[in-house]
Amino acid sequence: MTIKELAKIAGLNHSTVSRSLNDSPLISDETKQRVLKLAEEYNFELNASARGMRTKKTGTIGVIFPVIRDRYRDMQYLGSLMNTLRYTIEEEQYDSIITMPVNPKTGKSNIRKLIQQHKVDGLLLVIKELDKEDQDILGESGIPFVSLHFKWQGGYQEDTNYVYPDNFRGGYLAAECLLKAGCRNLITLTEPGGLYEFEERSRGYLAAQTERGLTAGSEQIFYGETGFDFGYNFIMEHQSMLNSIDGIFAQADMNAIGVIEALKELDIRVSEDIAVVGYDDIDIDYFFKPRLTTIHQPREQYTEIACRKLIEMIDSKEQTEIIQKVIEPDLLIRESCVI
Amino acid sequence: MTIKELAKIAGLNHSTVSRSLNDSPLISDETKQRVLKLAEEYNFELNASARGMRTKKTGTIGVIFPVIRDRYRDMQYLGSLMNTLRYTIEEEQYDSIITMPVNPKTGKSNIRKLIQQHKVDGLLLVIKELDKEDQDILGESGIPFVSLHFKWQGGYQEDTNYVYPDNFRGGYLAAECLLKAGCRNLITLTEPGGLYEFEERSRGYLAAQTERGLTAGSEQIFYGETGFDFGYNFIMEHQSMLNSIDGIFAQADMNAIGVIEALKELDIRVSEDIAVVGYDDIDIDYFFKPRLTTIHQPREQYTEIACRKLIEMIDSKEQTEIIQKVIEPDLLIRESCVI
DNA sequence: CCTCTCCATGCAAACGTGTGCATTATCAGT
DNA sequence: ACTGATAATGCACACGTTTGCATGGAGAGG
Repeated sequence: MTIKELAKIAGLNHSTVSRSLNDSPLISDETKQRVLKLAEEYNFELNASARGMRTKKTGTIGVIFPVIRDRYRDMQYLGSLMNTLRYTIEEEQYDSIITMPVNPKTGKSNIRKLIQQHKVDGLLLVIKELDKEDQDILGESGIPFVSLHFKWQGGYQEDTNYVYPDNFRGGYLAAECLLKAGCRNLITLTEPGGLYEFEERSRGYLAAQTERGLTAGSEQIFYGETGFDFGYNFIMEHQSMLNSIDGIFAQADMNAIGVIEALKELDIRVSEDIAVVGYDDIDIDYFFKPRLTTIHQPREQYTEIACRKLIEMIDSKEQTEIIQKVIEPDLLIRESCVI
Repeated sequence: MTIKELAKIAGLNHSTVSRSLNDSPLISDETKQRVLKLAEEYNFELNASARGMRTKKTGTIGVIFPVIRDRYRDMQYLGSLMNTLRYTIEEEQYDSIITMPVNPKTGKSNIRKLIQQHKVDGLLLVIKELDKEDQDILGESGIPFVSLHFKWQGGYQEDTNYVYPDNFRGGYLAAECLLKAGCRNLITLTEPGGLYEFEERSRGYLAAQTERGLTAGSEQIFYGETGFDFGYNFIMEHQSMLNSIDGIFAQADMNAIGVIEALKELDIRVSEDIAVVGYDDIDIDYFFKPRLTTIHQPREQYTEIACRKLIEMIDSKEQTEIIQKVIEPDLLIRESCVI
């Protein structure tokens, strides 16, 4: 059923029906109501393709999301982030196409595809980095987009909207918590590869110590994949070190849980002998004991901010105010490190 | 950039360009190559809306997914199911719009919306049940769809394609494993509400016992929300019962993990004193000890089958063979119940 | 009663593709 | 050289909307 058929039923021209459905002020309330009622009755919906061709609007938002690897923090943390995003977008009456930066089979950029095919009205970028090519396409196309969660690495584009958490502050809070709990010999477990997210956490972690007059340096930082295994294996393989430390900042909860499980197996008291602070506040923390003290990633805040901003950009024709926010994370004191 | 502009650059009519891009046999290889090269050079992509209007094809697949509740099995199991689906669809060069059956804000059917607005070429349904209204729309529209994971409840439509796991068999395997491990007094923890999925597991669980001449009945079945808490609390609140049972079939891994954690706290030896078998085989099983013996949901198989089938239906113009499969799950013997 | 406004509706073009049909070019067979 | 077949390309319309403009009708003011 098309708008013309509906118009025939209503005894109106299809343009009048179109305007009615789009709540145009040109149409009298009376006919507007009549059209809406008929549309309801016949279960009529406007064809999205035709609409999109005319209006250049698709009613869908593209979400570029990293590939989620099982067994790492990704599934737990990014999975919940993705759900939050989906629900927020749904609430705003948009559909979402969630995809990864590059199609694994063709090796082609999904960002480019979504933009050039005009499949989406805007993009939410949840990615660590962005090719030069993709940056160019974003810039040239002028499509609205907001970067969230990861620090925006887009280079030259200064008017980009982004919102991400303050990882320095998170690292600082974690170390501070350990210090306040009485720890004096800290180590941290983090991800290698110079990832901004983790480097910042380490910087904050060091800063909290030096600020208090403690010596702190790279010899306290250990690198591995931020999953359960690295945490568990690290403890098992560094048992001789455990006498000389009293606090561990594991820069991902998944990691911290592995650490704690290993400590438990070695009959080392978590919190009393060695305090542990994690990062992320993932749901499954709930299942492990002692309950993990951790840094809560303010995901509700930045997904909310990013979605609303993107939709504002899509809806308003003029340039909107640029938002570039860095959100403070919170310390959640539970059982693995108590002040 | 439109196809006409590209045609002008190529010195051709836009129809020739169109045919070239769609690899029509009408066009000589020479010009075809030339056009493809130009398209590459100018980063040209066909406009999806215009294309969709003409061809009635959108290149995107709709996935109707239940709302994922945190802290229950949903996040773990359905989350990984969703990822598997996304990747399979991506491999086939389709985009996916993942959404829930009903928009929580408007209360309107998303199935209807996606179909009537012609936003998708086909649907993957991962839902327990389907309104009469949605059933009608699926039937009338003739849109290709495949139901997966949940038993198809669509009522009258007998030619529906579906694929779901054999829950009876899963329940049977779980109980059989407990019995083979020497258990004679079993209970099961399951979800209330007469959900087919769980009822079948209970039926299989009972059948495995009666087949071996054991008396088994509803007094062995306990109901609660299949999360960690129900498992944990159930054990804590039924300590007096624990002497008289030696095997527990928890019908969701999340649930089984709660049970095991409680048993550990009560210093009851898992496997030796009370054996535990779960259901799902979720990723986080890996983090808990003793390692959980469980039923593996054959998700890789049925997502693969469902996706390929749906795309076959979308691509072929004629009626395709109907598939209605029930997939056998596997028993994974780990540590919480060993034969 | 006539003209001028204003309000509501109709008309027709346009968006970017795909495709049936017409047209032109090429080539083989006589 | 002419005809006919075949291959390659161009032309024009259609898909279902939205929207600028034209049109018609009602009411107000003179």
